[in-house]
Amino acid sequence: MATRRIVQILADGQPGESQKVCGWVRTRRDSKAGLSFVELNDGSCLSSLQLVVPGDLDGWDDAVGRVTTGASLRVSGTLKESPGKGQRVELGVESLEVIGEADAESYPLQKKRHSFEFLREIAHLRPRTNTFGAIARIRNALSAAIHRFFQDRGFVYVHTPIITTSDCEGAGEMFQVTTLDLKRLAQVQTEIDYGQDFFGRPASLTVSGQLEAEIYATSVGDCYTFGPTFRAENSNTSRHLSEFWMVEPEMPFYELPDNMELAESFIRSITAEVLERCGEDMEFFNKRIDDTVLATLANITDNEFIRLTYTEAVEILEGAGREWEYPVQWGRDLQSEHERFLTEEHFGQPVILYDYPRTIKPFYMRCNDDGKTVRAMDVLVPRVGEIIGGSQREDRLDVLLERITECGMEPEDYWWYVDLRRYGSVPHSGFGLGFERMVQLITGMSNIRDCIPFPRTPKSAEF
RNA sequence: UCCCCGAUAGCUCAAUUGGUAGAGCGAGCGGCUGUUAACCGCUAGGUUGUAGGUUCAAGUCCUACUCGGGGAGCCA
Repeated sequence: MATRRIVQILADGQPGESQKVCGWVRTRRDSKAGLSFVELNDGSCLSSLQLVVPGDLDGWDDAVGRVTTGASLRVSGTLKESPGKGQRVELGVESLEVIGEADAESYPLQKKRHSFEFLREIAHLRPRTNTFGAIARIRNALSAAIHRFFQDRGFVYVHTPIITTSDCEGAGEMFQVTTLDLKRLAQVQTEIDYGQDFFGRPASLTVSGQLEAEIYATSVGDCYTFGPTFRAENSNTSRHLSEFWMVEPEMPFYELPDNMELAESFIRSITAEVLERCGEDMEFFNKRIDDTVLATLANITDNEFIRLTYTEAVEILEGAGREWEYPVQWGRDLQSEHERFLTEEHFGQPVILYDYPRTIKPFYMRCNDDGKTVRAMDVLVPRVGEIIGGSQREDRLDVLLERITECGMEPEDYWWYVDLRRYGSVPHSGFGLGFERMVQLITGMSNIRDCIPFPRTPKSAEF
């Protein structure tokens, strides 16, 4: 008899059917009258299967003490309609094997609520909890939805490099990659000769696949990357990770309005798909984690995003009639408090801001004719803040060269990037979505460290 | 990196002006029950984050460090 996943049994198992299942014990409740109830979970869904073990089952007297929270079991029996409340069917156990024991004294997961801080310290066991099992399934469904969204539209999935030698991609501190013996070099105290290093020059982990994605956008057409990204910033917040996953589409012949259109339908579409595919898990998040999360997501799928320019946003903020901790002034970057006010209070829904001052944005964004702004856009959502950052790219050779110099960088370091403007240049655009921030938005989890299986943050890289 | 707060039993937290360390949950044992956040009783469990200092006496006061939380900056 083949083993079945619990999600299938709970969905369509019929009384009278013989079933074999494997999984991990969540709880056991004994009835000395001759029964034991065991909640068995196999991770296929949030719900557990209730096992009903008759007290006279062969070998049960010996096994019962080992059927503790966390132990793994293989059982077979007959499905029955459940006379109790809380489940449609239950499994009347006819044979039971304890595969792996879990010592009740030392097993860290107890039959009670744990804090997320504690569970983070046992990241190897936390996916066995309701919350982290659900997050794992949401991440999976969200990944699939992202690929489906782009694949349905003919986008090509491009694998951009993890290791890069562009030492300034414009997005912050980078992790150095080296095979040099730093311990020995420190002892001899010599000047470091990168010619001796693995790549013959300094190398780092990527902070963005955008520049390489532009190469493929201007050859195979609409494309996207979806991979790990690394930032060595000393950021200690609930919205930052040192290693995270980023989705970066890049489209030729797209101007900024096309880019905003795609970003909006992207967010709304993947949100709707996860809501549809992960109903039970989403009910759980709404009940146990954040009772506004389903309403927030419905607001996203049902309404068009607000669009306004940076300049209009500044006017709204100046006229808001409140004291800002940081003053609002055209030409300065908007602060967290400003962005939150716009998306959470003033509009109460996602907002796309565009046309930012060129002085606060990177070199590759296309300059507007006013000479003061660039075609940048940020998508802001309630609670999480900036979830997407993107722009139309500067496609004019002379302007790009000017901007590289203006930003204090060397055009020669970007010779291949500049070449894209020298040969067959086209207007093009793209954006980046922080995958874990999207998971945060969907689940209502307040800390991004709980939205990725093994979080890497400053001073923290266990597991 | 900056500001504020915290670290006490396996977990979540108490402990008056400095005076011998407590509860709930979990665990073990027993009782009861088609149970489902099960219920009732008993028992065990602690170098109070680390290193110094003040004091007759420190969980409590002081200093530094480590880690965690909230906020900020940087960003996705």
